[in-house]
Amino acid sequence: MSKPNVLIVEDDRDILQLLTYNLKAAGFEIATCQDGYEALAEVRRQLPDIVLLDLLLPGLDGLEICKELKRGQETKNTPVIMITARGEEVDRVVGLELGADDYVVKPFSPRELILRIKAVLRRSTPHDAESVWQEDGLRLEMEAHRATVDGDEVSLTATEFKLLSELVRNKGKVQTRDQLLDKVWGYHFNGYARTVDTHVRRLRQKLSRHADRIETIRGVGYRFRG
Amino acid sequence: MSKPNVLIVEDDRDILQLLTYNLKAAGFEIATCQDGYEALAEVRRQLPDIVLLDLLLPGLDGLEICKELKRGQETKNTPVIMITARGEEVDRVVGLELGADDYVVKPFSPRELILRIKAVLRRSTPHDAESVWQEDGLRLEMEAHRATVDGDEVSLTATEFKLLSELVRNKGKVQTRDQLLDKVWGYHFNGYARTVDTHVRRLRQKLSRHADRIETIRGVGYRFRG
DNA sequence: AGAGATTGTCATGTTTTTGTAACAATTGGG
DNA sequence: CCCAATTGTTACAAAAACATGACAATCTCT
Repeated sequence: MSKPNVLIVEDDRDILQLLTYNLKAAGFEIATCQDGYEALAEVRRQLPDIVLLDLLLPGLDGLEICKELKRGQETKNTPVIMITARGEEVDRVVGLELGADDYVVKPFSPRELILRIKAVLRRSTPHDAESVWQEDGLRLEMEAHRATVDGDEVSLTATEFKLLSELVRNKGKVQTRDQLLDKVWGYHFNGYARTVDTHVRRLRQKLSRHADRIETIRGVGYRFRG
Repeated sequence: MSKPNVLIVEDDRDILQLLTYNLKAAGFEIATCQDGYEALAEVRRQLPDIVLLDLLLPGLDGLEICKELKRGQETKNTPVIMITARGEEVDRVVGLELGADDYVVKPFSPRELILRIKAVLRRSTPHDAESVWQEDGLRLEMEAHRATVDGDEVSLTATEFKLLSELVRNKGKVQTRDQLLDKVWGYHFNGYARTVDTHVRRLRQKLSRHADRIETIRGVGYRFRG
């Protein structure tokens, strides 16, 4: 990715200007908007690489926008960084119930923000490889978010798809449950490592004939057969 | 790595206690200190696997410690996670000029911290030097966690794989049973040294033609023939 | 609001792994 | 050659790791 497109949604003109200036200097392509409803439309139109979203906005607020984005097929994988003021309910934002990938608290330094943007982009851009992967009757279309087995579509849930992608992407390598949790569920997931097992099981079930391509490496983790 | 050693440098006793409790529960080995100068000495003495560093400290502050650590030959690769309060100059911390690998902002949830620690550890743990080792028909693929003999995969259990890796890594050198127990089973294993024998036997069995490459040095231990 | 889908957790059952013990075989020194 | 120490073999029970099915909570879409 040469110049990542960043959409900034922020109603405070000063902050907006500050951000625009600094992010441009840091090598990002910037688009802005100052209103919640407008924001949704803009994201869908531009499909930016990342969205900076103020929590408090005229029109729809950041939470709603975020939820809405994560709901849409096209925009669900667009990473979002929330901008919150001190004392706002950070917990809910971060909980990932809302799907935000990270957040910063005002007042923040541009530098910190830039680092976070880069980090989020790094994490969420394994989509660099082939957007379509295929092998022996199993096919993954990353962008379409679709999987087919011998031509027949299998409907995977969002989590299942991510998990399978992650396994496939590291085809032939074992990944521990913790690693998978990090990559698929994200940092803010506070749960049980065995959750991975359950999802692997569901995946195998749906993959039918290819079930055994997800190999269990006892005492270590899972590996996609290469 | 069985139990990663974490050194916590934090002057607030409450936070220190909270961290100690939670990290121990998460399976880390914990050491603590509450003063900047002391911290430097402790890191150099213990060479922990990771350091949690409060930004504001009596004595040297976190930034200075971090810089100093990154300067030292022995400590330059020790990952550091900064603990900062909101509103502190986070940018300078993360700027990586200082070498911190990540940071958390108070108040943070122990769970998130643990996940970050694990992520940093994973990133900074060099993947076992050579990730593929091969010699005369015997092949070890570390990342895939796979072993093959003359092209045929032999299924090793997690312990067997670790043991073989350890032997191969120190190819040509004898290792006592105790040494092997430490490295493969971990320090906290309190069992019988003869356990190693059994595993060596199982390994030999599975290695078939290469069985005798694991040599018994009577009265001392085992050695992988080089 | 409500049906259906999704997701994380848990309890249970099954298989694999692992440590140990008992015994056999081997080794090396005297 | 014999003995004692050490190691190899085998078998087994306990523990660990995993698969599976069920369930409740939550989310989604109508």
